[in-house]
Amino acid sequence: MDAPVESANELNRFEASVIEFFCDGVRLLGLPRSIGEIYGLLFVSEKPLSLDDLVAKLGISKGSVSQGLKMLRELGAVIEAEGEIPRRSYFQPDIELKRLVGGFIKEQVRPHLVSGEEKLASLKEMIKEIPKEESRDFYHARLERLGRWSSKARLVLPLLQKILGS
Amino acid sequence: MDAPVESANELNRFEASVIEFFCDGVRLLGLPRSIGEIYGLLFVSEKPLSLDDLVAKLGISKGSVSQGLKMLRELGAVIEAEGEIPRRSYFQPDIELKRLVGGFIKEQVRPHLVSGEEKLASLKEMIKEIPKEESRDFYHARLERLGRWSSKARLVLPLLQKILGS
DNA sequence: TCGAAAATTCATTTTTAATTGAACATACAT
DNA sequence: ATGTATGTTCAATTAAAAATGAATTTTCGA
Repeated sequence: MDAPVESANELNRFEASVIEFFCDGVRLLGLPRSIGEIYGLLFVSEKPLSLDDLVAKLGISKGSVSQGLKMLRELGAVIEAEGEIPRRSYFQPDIELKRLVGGFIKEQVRPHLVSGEEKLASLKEMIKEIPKEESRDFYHARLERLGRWSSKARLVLPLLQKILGS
Repeated sequence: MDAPVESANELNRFEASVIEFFCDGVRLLGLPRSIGEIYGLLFVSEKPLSLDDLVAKLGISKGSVSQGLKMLRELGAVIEAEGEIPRRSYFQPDIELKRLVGGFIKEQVRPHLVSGEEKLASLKEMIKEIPKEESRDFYHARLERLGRWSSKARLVLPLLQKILGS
C-alpha cells in the first residue's frame, strides 16, 4: 500500500500557475473565471477528471463546475472520456487551437453578429420615417458604414479559422 | 428666432436605437456600457459634441463621460475636433474599422499577449524543478502547445489588420 | 421498479466591475 | 494675479455578473 506522492485534492504550485494563466486568458474573452479554472486544470492533468475531481481540486462549488463543464462542452473545448469509476462522466480538454477558436466563434461570436445584423435591418427601416431629408442622408451613410463592418466580419471569421488550422 | 426642431438634450428614437446597438457591440469586447453609449452618440451625431453635450444627451455622469472619452481617445476611436464654443473640447468618432480594430488590438489585446508570454516563460522555468521525469515530459509538451498558440496569435493579428484595411 | 449515486437547476448570496458626484486641478480671459 | 469655466480624479455607491448549495431531476444497477 503506497502513499500517493501527491494528494488527489490539492493543487501543486505548477498546476496552480497554469490555471491562473488560463483564468487570465478567459477573462480576455469575457468568460467567467471558473471556466478558466476548469479548462486549466484539465489542461495540466494527465488523466481525464470527473466533476467531483474538479470540485475537490479547485475548491469551487459543484454548481459552478457543472455549469462550467456545460459551457465548455458547448464550446467544444472539453470532451467526454473514459475514467476509473464506471457510471461517472470524465472529461478531457480539446487542445486543438483550430477547434477552440472555431467553437468560440460559432457559440459566442456568430450569434452576436447575426443579432447585430437583424438590429441593423430594423434601424434601416426606422430611417424611412425620418422627415428631414438632410438627416436621413447622413443616417443612411452611417448605417451603410455599419453594414460594411458587418460584411468585413463575415469575411474575416472563416479566414481566421483557416489560418489557425494550418 | 426659430424653435429648434429637436431638443438639444434628448435622444430621439433612432439615436437611442443606434446607441443600444453599440452598447451590445462593446459588451462583446468586454468594455463598459458607457463606452458604447458615448461612441454610439458620436457616431449618430452630425456635428462634434462636447463633454457637456454627451452628459446632457446621454443622462450619465460627467465622471463616466470623462473617463469614457479618455479610453476612447486612447483606443483611437474618438478624435478631437472643432466646435461651436471656444475654449471647449469637442469630439467626433473615427469610423474607419481598420483603425478601430488596430487600436483595440494595440491597447487591449497585445498587452495581454505580452504578459501571457512572460508567464509562459516563468512556467517553463518551474518545470525544471519537477522531480518526476514522466510528469515533466507531459508538462513540457503542454507548455509547447501554449507556445504554439501564442505564435499563432502573433501571426494572425497583423494579418487581421491587413485584411480589414482593404 | 426501486434506490442510491451523479448531475443539474436556480433562487440566494457573494464578488466584481461600473457609475456617481463632490472635491480637486487646469487653463485661460480679463 | 484673480475668478470662472472646463475637465479630471477617486472614494463611496450602485449595478451586474458569477458562485454557491440545497432542492430537484436524471441515470442506471440490482
